[in-house]
Amino acid sequence: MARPSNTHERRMQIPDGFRIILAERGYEGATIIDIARAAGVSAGLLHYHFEDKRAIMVALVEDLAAESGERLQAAIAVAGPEPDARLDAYLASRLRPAGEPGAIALACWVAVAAESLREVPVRKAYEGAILAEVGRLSPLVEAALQLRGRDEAEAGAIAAGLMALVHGYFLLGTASPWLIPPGSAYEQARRTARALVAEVRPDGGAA
Amino acid sequence: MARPSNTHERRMQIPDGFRIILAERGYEGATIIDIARAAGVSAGLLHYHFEDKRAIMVALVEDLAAESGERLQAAIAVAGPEPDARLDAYLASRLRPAGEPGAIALACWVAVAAESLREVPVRKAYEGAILAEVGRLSPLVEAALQLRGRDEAEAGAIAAGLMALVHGYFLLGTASPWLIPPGSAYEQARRTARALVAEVRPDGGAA
Amino acid sequence: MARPSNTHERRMQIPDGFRIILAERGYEGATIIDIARAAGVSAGLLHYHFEDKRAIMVALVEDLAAESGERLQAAIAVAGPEPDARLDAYLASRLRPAGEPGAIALACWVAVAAESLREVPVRKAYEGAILAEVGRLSPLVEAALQLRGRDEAEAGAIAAGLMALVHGYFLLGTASPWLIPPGSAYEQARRTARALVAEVRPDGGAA
Amino acid sequence: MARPSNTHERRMQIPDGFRIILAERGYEGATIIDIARAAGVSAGLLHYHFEDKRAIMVALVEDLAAESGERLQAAIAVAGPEPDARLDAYLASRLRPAGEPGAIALACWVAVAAESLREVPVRKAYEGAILAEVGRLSPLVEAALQLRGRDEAEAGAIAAGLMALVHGYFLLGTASPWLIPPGSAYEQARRTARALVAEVRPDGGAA
DNA sequence: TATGAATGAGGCTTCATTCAT
DNA sequence: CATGAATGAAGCCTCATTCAT
Repeated sequence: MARPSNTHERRMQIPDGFRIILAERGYEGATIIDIARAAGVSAGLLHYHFEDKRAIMVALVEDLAAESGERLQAAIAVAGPEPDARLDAYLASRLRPAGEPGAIALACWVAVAAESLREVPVRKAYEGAILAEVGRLSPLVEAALQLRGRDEAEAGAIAAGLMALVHGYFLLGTASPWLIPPGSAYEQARRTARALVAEVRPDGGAA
Repeated sequence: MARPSNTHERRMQIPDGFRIILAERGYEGATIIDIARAAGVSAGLLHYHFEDKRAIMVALVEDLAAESGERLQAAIAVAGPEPDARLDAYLASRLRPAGEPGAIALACWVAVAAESLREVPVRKAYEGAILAEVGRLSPLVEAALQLRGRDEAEAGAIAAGLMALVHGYFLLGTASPWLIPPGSAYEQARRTARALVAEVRPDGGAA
Repeated sequence: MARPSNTHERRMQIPDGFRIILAERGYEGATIIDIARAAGVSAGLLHYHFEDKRAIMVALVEDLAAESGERLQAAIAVAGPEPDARLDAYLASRLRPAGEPGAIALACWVAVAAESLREVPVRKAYEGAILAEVGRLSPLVEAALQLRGRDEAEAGAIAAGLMALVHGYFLLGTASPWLIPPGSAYEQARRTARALVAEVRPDGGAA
Repeated sequence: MARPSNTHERRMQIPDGFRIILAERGYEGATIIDIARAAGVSAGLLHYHFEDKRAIMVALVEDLAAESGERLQAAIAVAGPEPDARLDAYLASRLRPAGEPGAIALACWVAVAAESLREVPVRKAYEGAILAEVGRLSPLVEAALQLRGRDEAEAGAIAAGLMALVHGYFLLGTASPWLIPPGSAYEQARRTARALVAEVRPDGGAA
């Protein structure tokens, strides 16, 4: 007689509504009522499924991170075994967002970063996402370095640098779209990645 | 007759208080009372000197941008005429913040970026700051390209890329300090800049 | 499932509380907390049911107008078909307020009038109420004129004049009760109405 | 060496500024800063010359009353000795306001009436003004009654009624200008006054 | 007399969260 | 599971009033 539980669907549905509001109004600007409406549920139900607003944020970060991972897997699979092509695939999966949803996810990351300054649980989730990303990116960088016979010790720093570049493009691209023409971010990031994995001499030349 | 106006000092003092609170609590987390206390004035006086909270934010962005410019000027003056040294000076002035104040300014930039997604006046101020920064950085990049006999047409994209890198480091460094060890951001950014201004062949090698 | 909506009752209850406070403290003097307390609800709930304080004022004007109409209908029904008796009934229903509630409504009308000078939505509501009142009064005046074989063209101006008289008594009676002894307003208004519907010659005599 | 006192001028100047603001924004809507600006002085000076905001209101009521009296004196002087003409002069001096200033004074009276519900000192001043007005109007009514050989005992009630009519026209005319076409108030009031001073029989006819 | 910076109380409103149904 | 009415704690902002100069 009990109605079948749909808790699982709700836990997907609510962060999905949240991300739309978060992208356009920021964390504080996103009211529970707004989120609930975007998710197609009532305000009360939000608190039935989530402890509080912050918990929705955390769930969203996890969703975003998972999506990121999946998108990367897919891109890499398509890219084939070439290390450089795989690196390109990473950058493309980040900097060539697939239309509206991509742009929303991007704005969400910025909001998440800002909120992570204030809320420990959000920071934890954000750090987890970044850690996972570094974990996925580092092997790609290592392979590219290996290809050129370079020491792989630098892979971590290079991976972190590439992520910084990517997130920086998120920031600037979102706040000042005119500064970063569409497509330009990807092209420039690709060139940067190539330059970094090529052996670079202190004088600015390359081997 | 009448108390001598100190309006000008207040307009400096209040954003100065604001930045401390903003850095540690974010825009929404920074209450008027907090800001006033940090600035050493009453809440009412904030609204005597500034239209509203947002206006303080805008004033802060302008202050931060002005400081950035000054710090860069100083760094460049010390660096001398060498193009590469000047580029290094730029990166150092951004990524080697001078202790506490530097870290605060950095967190402020992140908060500003996030807020600029929501508030048009903040976005305008932020865009102004970025534009000014690009204007300062581009000539440095051009000189470095010129030194190597390369086409200067790419200077804009490279400058934007470097700024993205810098702001990305702000973001990640603030949210996940452990990912970016102190000093590492600067070193890696320096290497990246060198790689970008060196002529890079599409195959990832260098001339 | 879900608590049964009592929104409708609240929309009655809140203006009912408001009128008490409005009468004794005026619009600005009536704080949201006061109003809420008088209505027996919380301050937050006021804004759940009404956009803002002004909206409560508007709702109150509508309530007052509706009551006025009903009281007039009742009075006329009792008065019977005689035109003069019906006119008297109108004046009595306005100028012989039924005790406390009547006095409160009267003070509210004064506050409404004053506020309508400043707030457009309040003015609209007030104008609507006045228009309705003129609509109800004019036919009574017409009938009285007809009875005496006079041109009904003047009915509008006479009705407006009677309303001005009534509202003027509201004003003076509220502000200076000693000037208008209880009952005196009605008696005098009745005489005035009689004089106006009787044919009056320019020299001040009557046909 | 002491600068000559201009206290007296200031005490005129400030209520004069106040009336403009009061007419367009109401009592609470009129801020000290607004009033000061309209009067061409500073906020501090306002409190040097007046105890508080209420005191300015009281002074304004007195000014308005004095003006009313003067305007009436002038109108009566012009009207000549005829009782009916003098009554007309009263009504004209009230209901045919001389352009902008007249309209402002009128709106002020409404604001004063509303405020007198809340503030005792304002009520006292308002009552004083009304008392003075009745004192000026009653003799005119008495003379008109005398002219017709009627008992003068009713003069008080008739005068009060005429004042109610006048103030009611203020109210309705200010709030709903379309209800009371320009000039119509005066014409109708004049007819009403004539009808009231003519002997009126209970049955609605006239002697 | 005169200024206008400064204060601080208090108002309106928003909003996360709870809870009766 | 679900709703949405209800609460109450803040938050931003306004403004009369004071006071140093």
